Amino acid sequence: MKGSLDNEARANLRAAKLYCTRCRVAILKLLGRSGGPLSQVQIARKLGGGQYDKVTIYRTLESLVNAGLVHKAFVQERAWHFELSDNCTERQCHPHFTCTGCGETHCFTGISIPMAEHAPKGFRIQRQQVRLEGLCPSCA
Amino acid sequence: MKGSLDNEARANLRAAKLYCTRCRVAILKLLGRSGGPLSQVQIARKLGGGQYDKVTIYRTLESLVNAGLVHKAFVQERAWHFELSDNCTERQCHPHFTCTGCGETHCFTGISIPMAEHAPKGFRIQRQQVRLEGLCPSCA
DNA sequence: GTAAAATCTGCAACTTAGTTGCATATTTTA
DNA sequence: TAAAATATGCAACTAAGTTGCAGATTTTAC
Repeated sequence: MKGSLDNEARANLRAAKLYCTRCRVAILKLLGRSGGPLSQVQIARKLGGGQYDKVTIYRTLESLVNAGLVHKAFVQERAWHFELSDNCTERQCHPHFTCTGCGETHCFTGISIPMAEHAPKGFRIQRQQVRLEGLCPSCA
Repeated sequence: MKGSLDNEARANLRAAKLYCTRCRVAILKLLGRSGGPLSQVQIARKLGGGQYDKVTIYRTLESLVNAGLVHKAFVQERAWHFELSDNCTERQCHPHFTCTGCGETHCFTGISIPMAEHAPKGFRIQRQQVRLEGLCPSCA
C-alpha cells in the first residue's frame, strides 16, 4: 500500500506538466507527510543523506514552487534583520511589510493584529510575528 | 543639532550598562532613523563600507539584542522552508509555530488570523504570513 | 518498443552570510 | 591617569545557496 501518496504525487506532477522523477516524487511525498515546512537540509537528511545532491534538491523545490505545488514558508532561522525595540511587547511587535517590487521592508507601527488563539492542545504560544507582502507607494 | 539622537543612543547604552562605543552609537542611531529592520549587510553599507568589520557589527547587534535595545525581525529573505500548498490561498496561508525548545516548526492549519487592514496610505497589501513562537507539548 | 527531443541530475567550483579565537585598541573605574 | 574590563579587527573557518556543463533520465512521436 505504498501506492496512494505515490500516485497522488505523480498525478500532481503530471497535472503541472513536470517530469515525474524519483526526486520530485520523493520530495512531494515527504512534504505531504511532514507536519510542517522543511528546509533543504532537513529534506536531504530525511530522504537519506547523499541520496540526492543538494543542488538537485534546490532545483526540484524551485520547480515545485513555480508549479504552485509547494510554497515557501518563512521561518526565523537565518532571517537576521534588526530594529529598535520601540512599541514592541513581549508577545508581539508591529507587522513588517516587504515590497515585492523593490524589496524594501517597512515597519507598520500603526497596525495591530490580534494574537492567535486556540492553539492545538498542548502548545503554548508566547510570541507572534506578522509579515505582509505587497507593493509600496513607489512601486504600486 | 546632531546631538539629540546621539545623546539618546548614549543614554540608552548607559542604562543598559554597555560601553558607549562609536559602533554601537552609530548602529543605534541608524536603526532609529530607519523605517524598517536592516540586515548586517545593509547596516555595513549605510555606515559607509569598511567603516566597521562585519564581525564587529554582528557582535554589536548581539549585545544590543541581549540588552533589549534592539530585536530581531524576521524577513523572508534566506528563510527557505517549503511545504505543500494545501489550504493556502493567494492572500494567506495558515500560521507556522516554531518551538523555542526543540526548534521544530509545525503548521497550525486549524487557526486563522484576520488579514491586516488599514495599511498606511499608498501601500497595497497582497499577502500576509504569521509566525508563532512558544513551546510544543514535549517541551512545555 | 525505440530513437530523438526535452528535461533533470550530479559534480565541481564559486559566492556570501555568519562564527570563532586571539591579539590589540578603546572605554570605564577608581 | 593607570589598571581592569570590555570591544574591535583580522584571519581563518563553516555552511547555505548558486551556476555551468556534461551525462543520465523521462517523455514524445513514430
